[in-house]
Amino acid sequence: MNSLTKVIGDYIVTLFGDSEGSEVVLSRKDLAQKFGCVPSQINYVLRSRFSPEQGFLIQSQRGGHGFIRIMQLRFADCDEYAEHLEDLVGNVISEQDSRKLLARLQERDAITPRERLIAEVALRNQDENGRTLFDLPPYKRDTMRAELLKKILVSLAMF
Amino acid sequence: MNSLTKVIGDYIVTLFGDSEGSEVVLSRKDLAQKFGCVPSQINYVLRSRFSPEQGFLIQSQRGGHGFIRIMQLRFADCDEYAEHLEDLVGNVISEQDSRKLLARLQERDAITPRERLIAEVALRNQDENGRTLFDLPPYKRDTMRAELLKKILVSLAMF
DNA sequence: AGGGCAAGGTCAAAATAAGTCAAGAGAATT
DNA sequence: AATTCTCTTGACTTATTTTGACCTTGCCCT
Repeated sequence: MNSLTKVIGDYIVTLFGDSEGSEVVLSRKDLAQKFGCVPSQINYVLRSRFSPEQGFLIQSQRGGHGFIRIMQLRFADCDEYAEHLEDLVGNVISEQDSRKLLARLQERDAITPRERLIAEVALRNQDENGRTLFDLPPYKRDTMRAELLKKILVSLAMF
Repeated sequence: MNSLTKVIGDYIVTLFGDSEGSEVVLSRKDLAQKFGCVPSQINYVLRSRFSPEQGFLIQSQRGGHGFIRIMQLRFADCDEYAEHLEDLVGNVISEQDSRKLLARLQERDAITPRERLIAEVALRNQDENGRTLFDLPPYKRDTMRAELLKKILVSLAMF
């Protein structure tokens, strides 16, 4: 038994295939009509299947000529690599190791210097907040660091 | 289907491209005529797409020889650009606005889609932690979002 | 100088479309 | 059998665009 959510999700994925580009624009109202559901179900589909963490970016506009644009930044068949990255990071990672990992990825041209910079800024920011704002113990910070780093790397999931 | 507002906005952007300069002069009435809309729609286009926030300044004159002049702002160096970005973000920013800002920067090729993706993942991660782990009130999350976003954008501006 | 006409400006209502949230229903896991 | 996760639904909210009626400004002409 396929849930409607899965059906709609699959349908959207086929749209990517058809349109050669890595971007799809759709109307929430029309899609809902097409599948005979309430419009807000579309939001659920997007939330559960097309999140940034899953390598998609969504832009939308309300009002007249409203739209929902979904950009695909990674291909579905990189799960293996993504898993590898998750293993690489693990559940806990020190600040030093995270830096080393990012440096290595950059050297291999898996990420650009700018991308590495954003990642480092985000990690450092989280770390600082954890220390000064919430007074977290080092271990907690190491797990949170691992989570953020994994999310970032997996979302990119490059070859 | 594009909204008229977008069509007119895009048209004005092409005018900048054609005329090499960083300034464009036009007549509200003629433009409205060209696109078959009421003149006040032009004001809406200007307000929504060519605001100072978005890097444009507008001068206009009424009366017999009325005109509208749109000037594109330029930044002298990256410090100035960084400052502009900090102003754009402000001390507090909603999730929606942060996403819109990132989308706009990407559209203008100030950042790549992948860079935008990392930024969104980092912001969402912080938000989720704030909500579920630390139970922060919305306002606090809005300020923390602004801080992280500023750090990211400024770091890129310097690059 | 004063009046007329030719711009452009403002504001708000109507039309349109998307987002949020929470409650309830259904599936899957333990 | 209970719990937990996922999905469905709908009432309410927010945002954007379009349109038009009315206001302001400034040149030009008598």
